[in-house]
Amino acid sequence: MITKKNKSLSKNENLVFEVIKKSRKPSKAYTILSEVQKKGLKAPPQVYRALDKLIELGLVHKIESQNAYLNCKDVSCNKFSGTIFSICNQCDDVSEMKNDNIKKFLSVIKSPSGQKCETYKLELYGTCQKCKS
Amino acid sequence: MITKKNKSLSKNENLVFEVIKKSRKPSKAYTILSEVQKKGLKAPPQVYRALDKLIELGLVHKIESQNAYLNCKDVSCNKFSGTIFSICNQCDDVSEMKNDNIKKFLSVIKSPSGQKCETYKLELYGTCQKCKS
DNA sequence: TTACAAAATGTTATATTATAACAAAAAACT
DNA sequence: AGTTTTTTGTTATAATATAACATTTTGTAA
Repeated sequence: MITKKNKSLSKNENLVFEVIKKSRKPSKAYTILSEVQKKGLKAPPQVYRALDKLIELGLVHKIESQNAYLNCKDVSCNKFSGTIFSICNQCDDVSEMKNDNIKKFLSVIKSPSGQKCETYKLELYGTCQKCKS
Repeated sequence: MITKKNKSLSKNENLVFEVIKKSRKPSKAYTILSEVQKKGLKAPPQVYRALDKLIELGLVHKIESQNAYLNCKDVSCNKFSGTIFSICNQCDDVSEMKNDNIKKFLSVIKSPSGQKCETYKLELYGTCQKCKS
């Protein structure tokens, strides 16, 4: 089985990945940039290139509604995997969920026009425990 | 039952809505702007304000992965409704789906941290019939 | 019908997110 | 060593979105 662990990262990819991993919350591209500037990187394309690669490897997911990037802890995840995120309306906290039932459910779905679902992004919005209390 | 039909739109909201309705594909904000400029509107905020309102009313949904806006034909849809879109990887075609099973399924889901799902956005990616042939 | 409040519009400027295009350096390969 | 591929560096600019404030229009109630 091929996992993302088999690929070793380049210098810039590592720098960007380290920033994302350190944060429990999704990181914004320009926040990442300002972090890695301390390590010598200068410009947006260096960050976005690294992000593209990390996403392709399944090490990082993009949270579309936030334009932000989150570390993925699931080693079996790659760019073809579907993703599920639980997002708090109030504090914007995001956590990735695994749910095999949803996965199974979605993998057999077809759109009315007959399109089969190859992959998916699901964002679930609610209020987290912390914000409720 | 309260539906979005009960609210009448302002002039700018109507202009923006007309542009979105005319298009089978999701419309980009600045494409909308260039259309409504013919009708006298000048600046981005006028478009984004209208979009916000239309989204709130459930007349329009934002396709997050495309930063684009699509007309919703379901009169019962509002800003609290979950949405499901089937998106073609190749031609970026988008169609909205209704699927009560998914809906039911998601409405009872809780994240590991105990967050209940109030609403959701689901994007399903695949290759549409047209692009397959 | 006038006065007040609320909603909608207009306007300028700027913030935020992302990519194009090309040059140079480093690494991998033969 | 020479060649190809990958990675990095760099400048500029495109694309998306909002802040802040002024003005106009509309709704409402005295």
